[in-house]
Parts: sequence; structure tokens; C-alpha cells
Amino acid sequence: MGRGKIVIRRIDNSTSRQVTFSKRRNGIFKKAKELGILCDAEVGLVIFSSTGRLYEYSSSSMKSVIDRYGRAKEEQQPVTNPNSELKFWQREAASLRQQLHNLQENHRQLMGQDLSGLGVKELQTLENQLELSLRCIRTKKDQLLIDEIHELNRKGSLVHQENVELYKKVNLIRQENVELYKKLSETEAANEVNQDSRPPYNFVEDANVHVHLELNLPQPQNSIEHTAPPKLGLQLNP
Amino acid sequence: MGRGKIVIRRIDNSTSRQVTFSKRRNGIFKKAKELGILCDAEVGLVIFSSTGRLYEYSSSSMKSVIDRYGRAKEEQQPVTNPNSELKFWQREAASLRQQLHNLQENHRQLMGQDLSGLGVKELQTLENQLELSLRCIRTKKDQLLIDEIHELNRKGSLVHQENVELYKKVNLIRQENVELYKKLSETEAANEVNQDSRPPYNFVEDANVHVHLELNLPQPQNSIEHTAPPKLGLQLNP
DNA sequence: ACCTATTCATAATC
DNA sequence: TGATTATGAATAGGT
Repeated sequence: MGRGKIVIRRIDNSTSRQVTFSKRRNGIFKKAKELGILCDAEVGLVIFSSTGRLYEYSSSSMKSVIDRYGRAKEEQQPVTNPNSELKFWQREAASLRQQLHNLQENHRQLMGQDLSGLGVKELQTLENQLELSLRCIRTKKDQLLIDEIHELNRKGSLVHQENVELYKKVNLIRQENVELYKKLSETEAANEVNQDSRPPYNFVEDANVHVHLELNLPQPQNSIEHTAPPKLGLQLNP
Repeated sequence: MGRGKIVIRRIDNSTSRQVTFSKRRNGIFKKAKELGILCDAEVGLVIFSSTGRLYEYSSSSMKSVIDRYGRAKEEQQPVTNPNSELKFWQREAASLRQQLHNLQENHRQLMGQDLSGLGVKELQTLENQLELSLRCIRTKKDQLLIDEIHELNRKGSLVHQENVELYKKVNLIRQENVELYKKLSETEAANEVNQDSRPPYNFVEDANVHVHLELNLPQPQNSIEHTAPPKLGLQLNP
């Protein structure tokens, strides 16, 4: 795989050796990565160049790989007390790893990956399960949205109620205003002072506002005759 | 570098994953050896397969490589310290348990359970994922079914072809029979022997069979005139 | 570092 | 598994 075939023996020329080292180091690192990804393997690779420089690659972390290596290499030490607890944890971890592995496979299939090796019947089961899940999730989502709408309506109602109160107050104050204006007129008439009467601007303004709002409320359903606040929100249960 | 190009991503099919693992593991070990020899480097390579099996190569000894690695990293790695070993396993188990727990939660949600605590946005994401999965799975299933139909059609064709050959033979033999009968009649006539001629039962029987089969084959598409076998199977690509 | 002829690794197939 | 082979990848040697 080059311009010519080479025999595998130490390259004498130190420059070529260095060049070849760089190239092949990259090559092997690439291969290591690919192996890890393609085959779902945990890979650790440590290389010291002839000059002593360290190069390393690990699919996870070098510490993890070395630890695992150390553990995997321990099949000696037959009978000692602290060993039994160690063994327990080792078995525990192995079991957990296995469970995790199984669940991961299952999970991937639920995600629609890794489907090769499944038959029509299994695919049908998966499909049914997913449809079921989908229905649950959609129901839940719709419920959330409906709840949110209800909540908004509730708040709208409160604001509406508040508006009703405010309109009542406005009416009262306006009434008071009218009364006061009447009294003032009477008093002025009694005093026979001929001044041009100032028009009640507040009153006229309020009336305008009132008419404008009435447009948004075609059916007044409460006892407040002329100053009802607009109804708010999407009414789900009228 | 094979019969076809591949993308570097986890191989779904577990059998091909294993096969590829074997091949590439050998490949990378070879590369590691060559690098060590050609470039006078110290190489350590540790690979755990997805099933947890350990494979290793070292140009010198793995212990030496790991020790040197530890020194280069200015860390001490007492791989065989029973106390820290115990701690490690306990942490490992805890970590695995945690991962398992997370995955289980995720899994349950994919199954449409345990949806409380999710917002509309998360539910929407889940829904999209499930719809995607569903599409994948249905595609896969449909493909399997279509493949099966194609296979059945293929077999049907073979049988059909065989039938064509058989019908040809039948025709030939019938022809031969007719000829023989004619000759026999002529011979008998020539011999002026006045026997009642026996009707050719075989011929009549064949004709009946022929008519019956023809009912299943309204459009004879080959040159065989009277004895074509019925066409089989659901024709997907006519 | 880049180029390319050549060897090599390996994906697909049986 | 193991063998085979077409094909793409790695790389030796050169600039």
C-alpha cells in the first residue's frame, strides 16, 4: 500500500522512520476510532514514539480502559476474605452492565433504529406499542393544553369580575357626579347668578367609552345595564 | 476498502457487527505490530468488544506500557490495590445503576407511561420521535412483506417455468401418440383387419385437463398453444 | 505538506 | 467460522 512493497523491519533512516511513524500513527488512530464506533467497542491505544513521546487514543477515557483492563486481567487470588465483597460488586456491575445493554437495545428499537434481525411479527408488536404510546402522549399533551386554556379562562374571568366591580364604581361615581352637578345648578339658579354652565365633560367621555365597549358585548348577561366589561378568553364550557 | 463504501456509524445488525469486529480487530493488531517494528515504538492496544471480551496487544508487555503511561501522565495507577479496587467497583455499580435508571425513565416515557412532569414542548418532541420511529418500523415491515411476496413470486415463476416444460413434454408425447395411432390405423387398414378401433382415451383426457387449466389463464402469453400452465402469485411488477 | 502508483484491508458474498 | 474477490483506503516514495 504504497509505491512499493516494504518488509516489516525497523526503518534505519531516522527521518523516514519519523515520517512513517506520523503517517501510520494517524492511520492506526483512525482505525481505532472506527472500530470503536462501528463495533460498539471500548478501545484504548497507547503509543510511545522512539523518541519517547506519548500518543494516546481512547474511545472513552484512558483511565476507564486501563481500570477495566486491570479488572479483566484479575482472575487469580482464589480465597481471601475481602475478595468476596469485591466479587459481589463485580458481579453486581456485570449484571447492571448487562441490563443496561439490553435496555439500550430495546431503546434503540423503540427509536426505530437497529431493526435488522426483527421479523414481521416483532415489528408489528413494536408498531402497536408505539401507537399506544403516541395515543397516551397526545392525550397528555391535549390535556395540558386544555388545562392551560381553562386556566387562562379562569384568570380572564377574574379580570372580568374586577372590571365589573370597577364599572360599578364608575357608575356610582358618575351618579354622584350627576347629583353634584344638579345641586350645583340649583344652587347657582337659587343665587340667580347668570353664568354659562360648563358642560359635564367627564360624563360625555364616559358615555363614549361605554358605547365603544358595548360593541364587544352584544349580550349583556348581568344586571349592570350600561357599563359591563367585555367577556375575555376562549369559552370552552359556556 | 471493501466491496462497497460504508459510513462510520454503529453497525445495527449484530452479526455483521461481530464479523466486522473480528476482521478490523485483526487489522488494527497487525497495524499496531507493524508500527512498533517499523518505527521502533512501544505500543499498547486494549480492546473490549461490545460483549465485554478483552483483546490486547502490546509490543513489549501491557504492564510495562501501562506503567510507562502512568509515569508519563505523572499519576500513580496501583491497579492491584484491593481497597481502591473495591471503591472503584462500588462507584462503577452506582454509575451503572444511575445510567440504568435514566434509561428506564426515558424508556417508560417512550412507552407512553410516566408522562407527568413533562411540558407541552417535551411531549411534542416525544411525539415527533415516536412518529419517526413508527415510520422507520413500518417501512422496515413493509419491506419485509414485499420481499416475501417477491420471493414467493420468484418461486411461483420457477414452478410455472417447470410447468411450461412439462406441458411441452405432454404435447410432444401426445403428438407422438397421435402419430402412432395413425400408423396403427393405417397398418390395420393395410392388413384389412376389420376390428373396431379403440378410441384414443389418453388424448381425450388430456384435452379435458387442458380446457380446465385454460380457465385460470385467460391470456396465454407464450407460444405454447393449447397446454400452458396457470400463472402463479400476486404479480407486483407486471 | 501534497501527490499518486501501488499495495493492502476489508465489505460483501458464499 | 473460513475463503474469495472487487473495491476503496492507506501509504511508500517522490516533490
